[in-house]
Amino acid sequence: MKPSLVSNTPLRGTQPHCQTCSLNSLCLPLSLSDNDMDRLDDIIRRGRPIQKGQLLFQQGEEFQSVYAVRTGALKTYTLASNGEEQITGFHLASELIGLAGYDNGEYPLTAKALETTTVCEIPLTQLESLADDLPDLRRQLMRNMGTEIRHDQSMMLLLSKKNAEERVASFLLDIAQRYARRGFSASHFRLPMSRVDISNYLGLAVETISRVFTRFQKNGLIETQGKEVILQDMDTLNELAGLVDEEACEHK
Amino acid sequence: MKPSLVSNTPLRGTQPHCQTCSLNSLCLPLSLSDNDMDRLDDIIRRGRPIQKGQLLFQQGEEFQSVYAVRTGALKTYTLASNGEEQITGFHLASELIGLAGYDNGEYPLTAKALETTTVCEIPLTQLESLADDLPDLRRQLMRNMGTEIRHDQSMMLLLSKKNAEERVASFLLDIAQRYARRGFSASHFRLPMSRVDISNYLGLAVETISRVFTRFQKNGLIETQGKEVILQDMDTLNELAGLVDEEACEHK
DNA sequence: CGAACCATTGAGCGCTTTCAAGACTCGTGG
DNA sequence: CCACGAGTCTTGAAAGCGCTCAATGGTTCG
Repeated sequence: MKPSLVSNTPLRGTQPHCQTCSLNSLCLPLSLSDNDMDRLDDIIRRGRPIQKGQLLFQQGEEFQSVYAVRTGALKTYTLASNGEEQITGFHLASELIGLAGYDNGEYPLTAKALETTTVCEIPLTQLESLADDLPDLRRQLMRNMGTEIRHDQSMMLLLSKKNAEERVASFLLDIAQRYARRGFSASHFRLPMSRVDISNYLGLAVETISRVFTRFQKNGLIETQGKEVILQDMDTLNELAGLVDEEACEHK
Repeated sequence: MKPSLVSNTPLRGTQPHCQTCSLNSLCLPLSLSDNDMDRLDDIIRRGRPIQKGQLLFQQGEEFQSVYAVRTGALKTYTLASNGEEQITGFHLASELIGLAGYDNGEYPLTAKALETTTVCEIPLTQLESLADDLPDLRRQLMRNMGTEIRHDQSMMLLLSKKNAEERVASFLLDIAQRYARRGFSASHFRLPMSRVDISNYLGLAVETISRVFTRFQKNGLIETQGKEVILQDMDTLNELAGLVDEEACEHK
């Protein structure tokens, strides 16, 4: 690796900025003035990349920062008292994590990198004082928390009412939609997480994930090659994911 | 009904106030000055009681107000595309509901009274402008949302990892704890919701709830009489709820 | 007092899990 | 370069937990 410019971001020659970040319309899509945007930009810390398997923060640690994923992907999970982990979400580029720490001042979950990942760290104290000045920023943070709540509640519905095929279909479509919003293909993508992670997230056994994947392939719904996935029959997947009742699905 | 004092709250002779409300330390436990408290008190609307089965707000409606339960209890639930409902939470006195509407400006769920219930309505626009002035209030709202997220994530763990007995034990202890925080007995209380609601919330069939309740009674863990419940063996219930692994529970 | 709803109990079944074994991937070191 | 091994993924067979179906008793409320 050849020496490059002196920089706070070891692996990049130029310091990235919110103003030029291609994700800024997704990350904190505010209608901030240039001046306000500068102030937000100033408090953001951009550290070195996190390697696969490393932790961004850990359940029980003091809630000090909110993070935005710049590149890569993470999973967040809670630990049961017996040590078992329950994955509560996967986080792709532009998504904010850590806001749940507002509850009682400590992170209620652990965040682990699924691959090499870079994040923007937003220290809480500075975010707070900035939010004191900028009502739009404040509202945006609450909107983000609202989104998180809605996600978790739709997961509750999934875990309590959907069968294995419906869960997997919902999962694939959710990921597809999130990639699409970032300008990537909605039908052809690479899953950053393992089958084990998927099974944990969806409340199923790994073997069940495998079986549903192969069943979907036999029925022409998807095509898979390891972590690569192609969605071929969106309509049927949507029907499955939507938890459609049997009658409506009956072929006669 | 005899005529009483002219008042904004038709069914009460005297207008309640945050300052004198016994729940104020739970509802929005801020360290607000008397003056600030007055301002909050001024924007709160206290309407007539909601009867059992009536809706406080409905999924898809415009997000206009946050509500604090004064007396009674409600359930909130989301509707799947096939019309099935998934209960996402029960809400007892002093608890705030509706904050999830911050996501996209409409309530992501419906709130229905489980019994005759009175609420304090806090109109959003006025709450917002007040929050602009009072950082403490703002932080408290975010803390409430953080609590909601943590609750939903622990439900995800319950729904995805716990068996029927563990779910019911967790549920009973959660309710007990919430009553205890309000000064009521933690071991002897009345469940405001039906078995069907419990089963829906816990992702089980009604029959399973019944069976677990009777099994718990036979084992001396609880005593039930309709909706009345007495928790008799907190230790064992806690063990169950904690998702303790089998070895630790094995009697030899 | 009847109707609607709620709660309980039993029997059998089905979806998913568990257990087990083999195929594949990938990083590492000989 | 290839072999090795650990981890991941897939597939099969069997078992179990909770669901469905069904019937009865209990409760509430007009």
